[in-house]
Amino acid sequence: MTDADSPTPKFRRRADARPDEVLDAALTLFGQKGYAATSVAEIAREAGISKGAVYLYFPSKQAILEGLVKRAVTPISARALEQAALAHGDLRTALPAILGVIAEAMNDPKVFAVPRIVLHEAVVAPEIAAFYRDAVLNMAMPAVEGLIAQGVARGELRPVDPEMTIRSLMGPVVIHIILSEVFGVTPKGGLDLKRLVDNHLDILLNGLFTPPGGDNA
Amino acid sequence: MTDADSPTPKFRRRADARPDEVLDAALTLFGQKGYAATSVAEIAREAGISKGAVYLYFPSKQAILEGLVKRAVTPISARALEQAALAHGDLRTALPAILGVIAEAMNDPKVFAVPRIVLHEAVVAPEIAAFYRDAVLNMAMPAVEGLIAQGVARGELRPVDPEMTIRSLMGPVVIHIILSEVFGVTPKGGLDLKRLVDNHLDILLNGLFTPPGGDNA
Amino acid sequence: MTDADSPTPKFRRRADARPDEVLDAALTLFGQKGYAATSVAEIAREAGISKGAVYLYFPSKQAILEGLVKRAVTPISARALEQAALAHGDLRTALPAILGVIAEAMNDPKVFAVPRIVLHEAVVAPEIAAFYRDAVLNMAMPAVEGLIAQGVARGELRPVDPEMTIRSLMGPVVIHIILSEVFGVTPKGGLDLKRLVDNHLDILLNGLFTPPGGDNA
Amino acid sequence: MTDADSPTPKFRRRADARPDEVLDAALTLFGQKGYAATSVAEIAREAGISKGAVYLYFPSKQAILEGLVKRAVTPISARALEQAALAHGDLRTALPAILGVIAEAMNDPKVFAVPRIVLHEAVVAPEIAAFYRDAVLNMAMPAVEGLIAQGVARGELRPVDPEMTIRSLMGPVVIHIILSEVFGVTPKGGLDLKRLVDNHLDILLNGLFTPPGGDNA
DNA sequence: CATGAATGAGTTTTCATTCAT
DNA sequence: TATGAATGAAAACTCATTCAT
Repeated sequence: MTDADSPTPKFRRRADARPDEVLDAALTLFGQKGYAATSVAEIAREAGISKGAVYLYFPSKQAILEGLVKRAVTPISARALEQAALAHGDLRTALPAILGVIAEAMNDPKVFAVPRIVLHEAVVAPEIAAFYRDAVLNMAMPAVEGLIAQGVARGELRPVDPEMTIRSLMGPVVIHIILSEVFGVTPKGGLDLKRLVDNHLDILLNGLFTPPGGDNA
Repeated sequence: MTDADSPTPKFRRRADARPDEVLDAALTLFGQKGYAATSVAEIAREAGISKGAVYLYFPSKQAILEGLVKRAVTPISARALEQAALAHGDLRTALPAILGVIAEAMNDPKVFAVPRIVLHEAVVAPEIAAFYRDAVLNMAMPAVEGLIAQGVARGELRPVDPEMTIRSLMGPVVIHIILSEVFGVTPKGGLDLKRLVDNHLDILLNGLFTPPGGDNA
Repeated sequence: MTDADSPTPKFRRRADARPDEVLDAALTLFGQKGYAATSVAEIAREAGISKGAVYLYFPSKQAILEGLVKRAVTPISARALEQAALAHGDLRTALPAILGVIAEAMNDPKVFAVPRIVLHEAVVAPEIAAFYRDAVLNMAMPAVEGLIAQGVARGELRPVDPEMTIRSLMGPVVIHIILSEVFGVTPKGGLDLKRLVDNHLDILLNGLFTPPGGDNA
Repeated sequence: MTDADSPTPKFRRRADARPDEVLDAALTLFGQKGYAATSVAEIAREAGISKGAVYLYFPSKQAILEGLVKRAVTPISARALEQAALAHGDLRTALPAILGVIAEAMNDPKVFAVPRIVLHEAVVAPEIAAFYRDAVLNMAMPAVEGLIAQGVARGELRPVDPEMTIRSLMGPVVIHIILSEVFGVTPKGGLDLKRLVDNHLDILLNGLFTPPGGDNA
């Protein structure tokens, strides 16, 4: 189009929003078809711009993936730190809260899409996995581990190993999502996250086995 | 490579183990670089045969992937069913045994490679995921769920939800492996599966929290 | 070629005639070596573009073949219908005219190439043959058959079978071309189409045999 | 019969018949799918022998094609020459006989298969076409042309051009078969060769047009 | 003689990236 | 800035031919 010198462009060149639109498009498509099976042309089409324009904002297809992870990751680790800082004292209410927040977040496909893509591309692009590890896992996990360690120190928790316990805490939620999203193994009644979290918390609080002596809450 | 110094025989004869050699090569490469990034030519080279020969045994690249999963899957589901049948009565010893066996199995990269690849290709080849679901998950999970349900009925376990509880049981092991294998998040001291399982079992047996009235060790 | 001596422009710009250039190249090569023996790479080279560019205009090699037939076919059936409509009344002049036009057209290798290719690919790509049949034969033949039927009705022609007579009309021209183009059986004196048509018309007008009574024109 | 001294082996090693079986298989498959689309493996399978065995009798795939043509061609040209020699004097009965024989022969798919294949492969293997030309066309056509020339000399035929007239004679039959076999253009009532030949002969004998002075039915 | 496993060149097709406009 | 035509380097797959057995 040669409409270069049009005065008062009714349609602004929203140049600044462009990269985000590209990322939105990529998120959708990578989530649907995977990174390898998504072409740059499709991303461009989905974003409503030309193929060439994509390369104005990202030097390569892989850079889009990195940008995607980067964008998704920043707020997450921030929130995780907040929550950890928030919780002092009562882990009996803090842990359920944390677990609930995480479960609900992961339940949003838009949010789950990023770790899923990272999981997907980790083998082929280890730097993506490394980045995710550094930006998310290594930020959020120590925070929760600290909470657990404090709980142990305070005597609120039994003398468990914090570094392992976080896996006992989070693992069930993660595997529940993976089973459903990746393998289509959904419980009868649907992916009922509350049901999972409630049952899991029940076990964490009261143990799995019936106490020898006998009467639970 | 294990190539003996045979005088370059242009035609080696059917080892009859050929398909398995192709699968071994594919397992290695898929595990290293992912399915999409591995070319049939590379598989052939790794297997020590020509590109064309691969197509003598597998009609397509995807068929190699399927063969891989099939080969890995058959013994696993068989063993899982055995173990479940074996365990009657004392879940206090059966569950730790099952968890230990699974953890140890997953710890072998040769074994973990297949679920990892499946996880990887699930998005792009849902029939692989479906096959794995049908051949492994839907075989093994109900068996363990049955065990849990029996334990509840017998009063050995607290009245938990078996379908959710299996996730509380297995999730920590799975995430521990994923964290390490995929993201390189390994605890100080290495991927110590015994440490994880022991801590997890401790929580399952005794709960996470200090009992209200009580004094634990 | 019409390549100007431009200083090796890596990217020539869309001539907009590109698809036609590809078809021209394909026509030449298919005619020379047949469809199966012509690679897309060769077509691209002949057209002066890259292999990939061919796929910008045609989704597959077969689509090129189809495009070729389509392009050649449209004007032909149109012209045939015109001519049929034109001729009323005097078949003694109309038939020679039609035959002459067809013979001359077929004599142009550019025109004959397409039916030849179709003949060639009919076995392996029946939809090509079907398309040609629907677009050319089923359009043109009924028109001529109608002419013949009218001639019979009007008493201008003897009571012949129009559907068979069109074969007596056209067959000699077609076989003359095939003999020459395909088998290299050319009469002494060259492929003299006028000589063929004149002799054929002579037979049609006067019969092959000497009339019983005796004296011809 | 030279098979005199075979000691009646119940299972003869029909080694001599093998090449013919290969040719039979090839004839079937080439006719069905074309030369290019038929693999040597398929020919071997159809012939009931191994791929390698094919190469015991024919040095290459193309040699099979040549063998096919050679085998089909020899008897044809022989018969044509016989018939031409047979006919002296009365062309009014000889020509219809010849036309009838040829039409009937071509109507047998087994017989038509070879010229069809030749037509098909002529572009890509001109030596096949050349061979067919030399062995069939250049043998049979001059014979018939001679007949025509004699007829003219004798005054039985009008003073036509023999070399062109053979095309007027045969063309309609050939095109009738091609239209039906290749393009699926079959007259209502089926490929009725007698109907075609009768109509064609009627035209040859009596002309197409109503005689000027005359009174036809 | 006969087999069929093995080869590897060659084919079609895709797509990340470039660059003239 | 923005476009999208053009590139060309792979990749999956086929198959005529060879040769150890």
